[in-house]
Amino acid sequence: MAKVDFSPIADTTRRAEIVALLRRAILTGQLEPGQKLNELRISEQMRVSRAPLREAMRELVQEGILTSIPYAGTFVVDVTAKDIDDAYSLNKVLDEFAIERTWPLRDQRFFDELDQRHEAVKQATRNRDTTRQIETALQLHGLIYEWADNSVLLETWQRLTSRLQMYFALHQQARNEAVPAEDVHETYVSLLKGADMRAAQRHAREHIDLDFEELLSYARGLEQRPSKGA
Amino acid sequence: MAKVDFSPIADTTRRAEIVALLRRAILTGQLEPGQKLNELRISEQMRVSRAPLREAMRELVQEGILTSIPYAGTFVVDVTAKDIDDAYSLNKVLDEFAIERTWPLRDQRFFDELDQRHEAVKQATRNRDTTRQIETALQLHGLIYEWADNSVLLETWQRLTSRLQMYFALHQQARNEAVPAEDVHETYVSLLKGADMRAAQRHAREHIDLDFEELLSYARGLEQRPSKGA
DNA sequence: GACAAGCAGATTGTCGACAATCTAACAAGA
DNA sequence: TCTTGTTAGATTGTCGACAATCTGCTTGTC
Repeated sequence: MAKVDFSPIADTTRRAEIVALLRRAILTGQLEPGQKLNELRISEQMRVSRAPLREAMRELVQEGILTSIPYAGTFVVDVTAKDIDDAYSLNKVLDEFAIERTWPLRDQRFFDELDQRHEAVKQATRNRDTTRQIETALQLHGLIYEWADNSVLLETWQRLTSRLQMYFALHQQARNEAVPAEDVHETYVSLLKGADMRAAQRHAREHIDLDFEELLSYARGLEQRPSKGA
Repeated sequence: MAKVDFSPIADTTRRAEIVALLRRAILTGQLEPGQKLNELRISEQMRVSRAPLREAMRELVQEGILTSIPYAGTFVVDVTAKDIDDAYSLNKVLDEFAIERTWPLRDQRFFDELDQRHEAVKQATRNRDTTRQIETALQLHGLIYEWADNSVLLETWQRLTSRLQMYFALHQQARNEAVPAEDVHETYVSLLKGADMRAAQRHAREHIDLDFEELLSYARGLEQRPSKGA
């Protein structure tokens, strides 16, 4: 018998595809915070009935990127400065934990994957593809979570990530300028390859603070304005 | 005008009630891990159509206590020893963080609420109501999360709690014996009232370890047997 | 002019029926 | 005997229509 590793085939239900479409639209900022999602309109655009659409929306509500008010509608979550602050402060704690757990499990495959994801970020940066850059940067950062061998931790981080990605996308969209050309992840990657775990943890915490300050000031600006409706 | 604090009225949709019913059935162990949920049967029992039931199930899937396989069915999540281990190790980290954040925010209202929840646990213990005891103990523990003023942290903990409650319920059900009559929370409460934050963090960590060891050995026992189907 | 009542219109929540898919049992052939 | 093809039954996924609810406007009254 041939030794082939078959991966599970794709979940091919309309619901799953709708979830993916909506999530992407939200995380890239195509759907703005506070915006209402009209079920009839969306279902007609996607050429599906409202049943699978509504089920998909329920999932995204639970995922924390939509919010629902009975008989009023389902909306993209509003982004407050406090939300960002909360997410980031928790992220610091989780980062430390993830690095601690991943540390003894690092092997050649880990380093290879690390380089690969780092390369993906650099390529997106070269191509000036900001959306993809955010995506790849978060994937690079997510490796320590995937490697930590703790399913609950990973799940928690993925939920956090959704929001962070949304925040970053909004930020990028708002300032509407080219992303930093220099590679800010260089040190992070090399520290993860090194021998000093504390140093890696410290850097993760400080590196995060950098982007964070900028993001926060942006969010504080949003605070003043009313959120945009449908 | 009278100064009354009106709380928001109940979300009166079938879906919300179904979610509550199902969640309770799962967390109290009435629905066993691995068991399949037959949509038609449940919808007939509840006298609702499958639409709101399915939407409710989608929410619980995302909440992490159900799992769904397209065209095959929706099942109560299986409990593995590793899951429990993962949840607990993350819980320790979160506890430390929550205590740190709550610490400077403690006030009279906090202490009152602490006593009140502590009292609820003691009463449930006196009444030999194991289900209620688990519920109240987790609510007592949850106070530091509610007080930490970090919505993302609170949300994360609530997700974790669902599982923990499920694990504890299974455990209680399995050993089918009276719960410890002595009050293990006494020290925890007094430490939270005290002045030594580190001591409170340390105790939270160690107190958790106690129950944990027992729970883990129970879960390891489950590991061997196949999960029960519908 | 201010305000309450009532009436469309639009939107969400729910229902019952149909289509797509899976499972298990059985038959046919190598 | 083992494998493969077929079929019937059950269950999940999806659809279109109806009911319940909300929102904004209009109307009438003071």
